[in-house]
Amino acid sequence: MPELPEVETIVRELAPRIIGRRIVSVEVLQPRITRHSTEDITRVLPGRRIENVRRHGKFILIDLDEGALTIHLGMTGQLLFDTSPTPYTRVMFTLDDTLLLYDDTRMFGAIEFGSARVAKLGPDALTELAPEKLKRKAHIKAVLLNQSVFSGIGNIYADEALFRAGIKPTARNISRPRAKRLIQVIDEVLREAIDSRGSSVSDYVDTEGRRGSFQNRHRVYARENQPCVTCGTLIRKTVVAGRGTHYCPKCQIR
DNA sequence: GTTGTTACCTGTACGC
DNA sequence: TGCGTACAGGTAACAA
Repeated sequence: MPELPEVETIVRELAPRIIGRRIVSVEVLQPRITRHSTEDITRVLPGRRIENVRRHGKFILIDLDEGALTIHLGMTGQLLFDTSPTPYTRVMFTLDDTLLLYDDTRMFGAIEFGSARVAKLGPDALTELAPEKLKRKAHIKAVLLNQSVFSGIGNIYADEALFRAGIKPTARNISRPRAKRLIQVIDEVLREAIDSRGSSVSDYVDTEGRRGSFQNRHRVYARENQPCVTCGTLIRKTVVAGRGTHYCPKCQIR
């Protein structure tokens, strides 16, 4: 599932291959993917030149000579160059001399003209974050997943960061020192994951079809009933904020 | 405004 | 082998 490190990896690969290119045509095979778009992308995109590619949270922003295109990969979205369409190919972009496919089995992803949804997001999780924003009544895990607090953290990195910070996922109203520590480890985890080209726990691959390797360095995520790397206590799995949540009952306290 | 729950969606794993 | 069911989790919409 693409979170900030996976999206960052994809953006770094996209940039040299699409910046400066012109969009020749767009074919939407699954209209659901463009459900958020106020414009028909098959009509407004052809002829436009790609000027930049960037990321905010889990969103990919493609700046055009006029307007912008926003792509969210959802759970299973993939951007792939010059491959044959599959039954899960939802949108096909023909650039000058390149074919870029958007594949998405579960169709949680979305492609839209403009950046309206990005404007509603909190600051990117790799920027300097304010500890006081974490002081809320909700479970800290839910706060981390709330993209309007700050954007880019999903289920994997929320669990990994809370473990490294020694904070139980169900903690509420965390103190300022603990919030500062949490922000520090979020930065650390995200940067390590980017260095490993992200985590491939389900079907995440980059634009060349390669898998990331950070899943080999997960300390709690998907490690239920395995010994904690720090204390040996068995990692537990529960549900917090409606999501599978992994934690060490000894290392992570309120 | 904040918090919590549910729906969307389909491949995979599992039990029978 | 084949079937039914639970589960995975991104955001949006809704209820409290």
